[in-house]
Amino acid sequence: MKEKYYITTAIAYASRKPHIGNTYEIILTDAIARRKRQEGYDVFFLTGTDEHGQKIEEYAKEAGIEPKAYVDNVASCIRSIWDLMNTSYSKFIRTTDDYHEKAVARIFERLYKQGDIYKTEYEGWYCVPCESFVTETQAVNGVCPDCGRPLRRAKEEAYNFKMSKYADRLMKYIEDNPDFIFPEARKKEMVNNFLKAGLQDLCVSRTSFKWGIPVSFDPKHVIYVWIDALSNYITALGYDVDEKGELYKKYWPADVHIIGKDILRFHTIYWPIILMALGEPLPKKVFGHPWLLNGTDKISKSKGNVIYADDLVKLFGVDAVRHYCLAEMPFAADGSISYENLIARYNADLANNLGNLVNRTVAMTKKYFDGVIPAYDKSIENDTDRDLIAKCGETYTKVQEFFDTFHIADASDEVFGLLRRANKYIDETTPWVLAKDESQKGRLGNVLYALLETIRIGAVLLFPFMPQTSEKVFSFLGTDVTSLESVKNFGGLVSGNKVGETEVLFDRIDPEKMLAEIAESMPKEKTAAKPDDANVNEITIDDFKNVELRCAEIIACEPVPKAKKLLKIQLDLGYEKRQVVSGIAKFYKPDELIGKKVAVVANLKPAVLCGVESNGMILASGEDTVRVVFLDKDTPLGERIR
RNA sequence: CGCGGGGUGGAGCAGUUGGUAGCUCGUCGGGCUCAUAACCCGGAGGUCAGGUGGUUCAAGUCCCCUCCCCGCAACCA
Repeated sequence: MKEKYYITTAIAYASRKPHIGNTYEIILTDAIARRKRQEGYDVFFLTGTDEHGQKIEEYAKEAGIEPKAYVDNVASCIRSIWDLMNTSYSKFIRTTDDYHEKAVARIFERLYKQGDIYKTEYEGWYCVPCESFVTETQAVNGVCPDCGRPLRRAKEEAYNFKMSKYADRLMKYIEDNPDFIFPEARKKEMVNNFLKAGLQDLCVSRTSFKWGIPVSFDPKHVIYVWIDALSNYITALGYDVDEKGELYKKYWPADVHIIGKDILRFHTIYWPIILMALGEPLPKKVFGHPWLLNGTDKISKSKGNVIYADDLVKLFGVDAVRHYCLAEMPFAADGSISYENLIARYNADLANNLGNLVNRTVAMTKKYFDGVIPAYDKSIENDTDRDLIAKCGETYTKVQEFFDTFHIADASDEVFGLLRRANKYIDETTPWVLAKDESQKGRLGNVLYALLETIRIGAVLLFPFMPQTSEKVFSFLGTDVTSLESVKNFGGLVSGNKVGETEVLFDRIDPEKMLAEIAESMPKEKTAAKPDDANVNEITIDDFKNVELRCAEIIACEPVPKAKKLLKIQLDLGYEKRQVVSGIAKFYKPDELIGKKVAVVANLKPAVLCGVESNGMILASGEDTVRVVFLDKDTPLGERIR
């Protein structure tokens, strides 16, 4: 009986087409899943989509369609990219799947009945037309930040989960299972920032939107994302409160959840606690992988630097994209993607090292042995042969170690190191010289056998990374000996068989030519993308007049202690002086601001930030890079800006 | 003093329990011709962020201080 292995990705949020950074996760998980299958595990590999929530509700509204129609669309787009990337998931779950919704509703019900979820009231500022609560700090002037209409005090019912009740047990679990949160540094973040600080109860329902799974006994509430989305890992296996499906009995607990580092908190704190409350075992490991960035920037639509997997596939092919993602990503630090690097890696690893090695070796086999795989004569084996063979064994071992510790890029590197060694072996043994001397036929046979076998070993080890490429290599070699087991020891390739037809595995790319083509095909992104994020409503001139903007001069400025982003700024409005706090410390030094004139929102409700009072707001633009709106130096102090 | 991770030849990274600094790419020179202008060899290039700090026979590797970067958290009004 095979040992089971249950591996999952996070479910992708079905709001937009996923970019290459999102796609990285499924590729990574697929590589691990494929490897585990090679190792003989009975693997269940789950992925899917998270399809509820306010954002999706809004996007659907914008698109003028029902949320379900919207997510059907996006989910199929996501799935088609997963398929395009040749990922071997066992099941694709959607949180709108009927069985999932039912199971989640019952999970909620059960947690409520046993007292882990309790009803509470939330009081705050509420905007009736927008049907939404506004945080205390957003409630500027008692006016809704979205629509500008007056807010009123309101109470909202909500369901909270008693997280604190399980904190000690979770702490103990983390201590008893040092590998649970991975990598190590992430564990410290979770423990120090949340567990040691004391867990807050978590709000697990919403009434502010409808697109979700209703609370069965209180249908004006919708189950919020945590319980809904996280439960996918068990509902996909047929878990339900009263009856656990066969798959569940077989595969749960998960051996590993592969997730982005950004959602580690939900998977290492809330999810285990939910499971504890349900009386179910916890996952064995949660691996928070780093991000794939575009250059040094996070990939995002608003930055206009989005790269999609399918576009890359058109240029480079599926396996080249897989290889890049897997080989380029460091274990813990963020990796980056660029066309330049992708081309460089493609040429170096795939075309020059792997592709050319396969090509030249098979070509020689055809030329010198009529395509028949020669026998390996151990009696004339020399040190050069032994060295290569030793390298094969070493590679096998190291790849295993690297996979066991999730160092996937290192595992990949290891195999390419073997291929490099094989290329060198050709130079060392000079088969074209041996071929000229009939008495060296035996040596030549050994050399070619050793090369073909090394290539086979490499292809087997590369299978989790580049399945299609490996299959091609197997067919070039005319071999069906492709198990991981067959590669443990040198010599699995059967002599006497004929090699197959070959083709160029990876065409060399001319970097300049391709980069020029890419630049050509790029839409002229110089013009800003049309904003699609804001809930921008039309306002009247009177609405605008509610905002009192005035010219002020910065007369003093200093950093706020203990705050990284805040500057404490003294302003002169002409008719009065006042202090504001602004989150621009990262972009401006205090000295360079003094004497500058800025636009200030003068009638903003005071707030306290990091213990410092702020009476107004300086206008600035930008999200990741903030630019203050400076006024002309001749603008009179205190002048109203319209 | 919130918690944590880093700063290593042009780029991206390794450097385990301290013992003459490695890998891939790039670059320069050479070799070979089986092969996809590829492959192989060699050279140049690093005071391992700084403290002309401490421990040691010996420190990139341990300790202390400073500077800078990055995560998480907290305030981007």
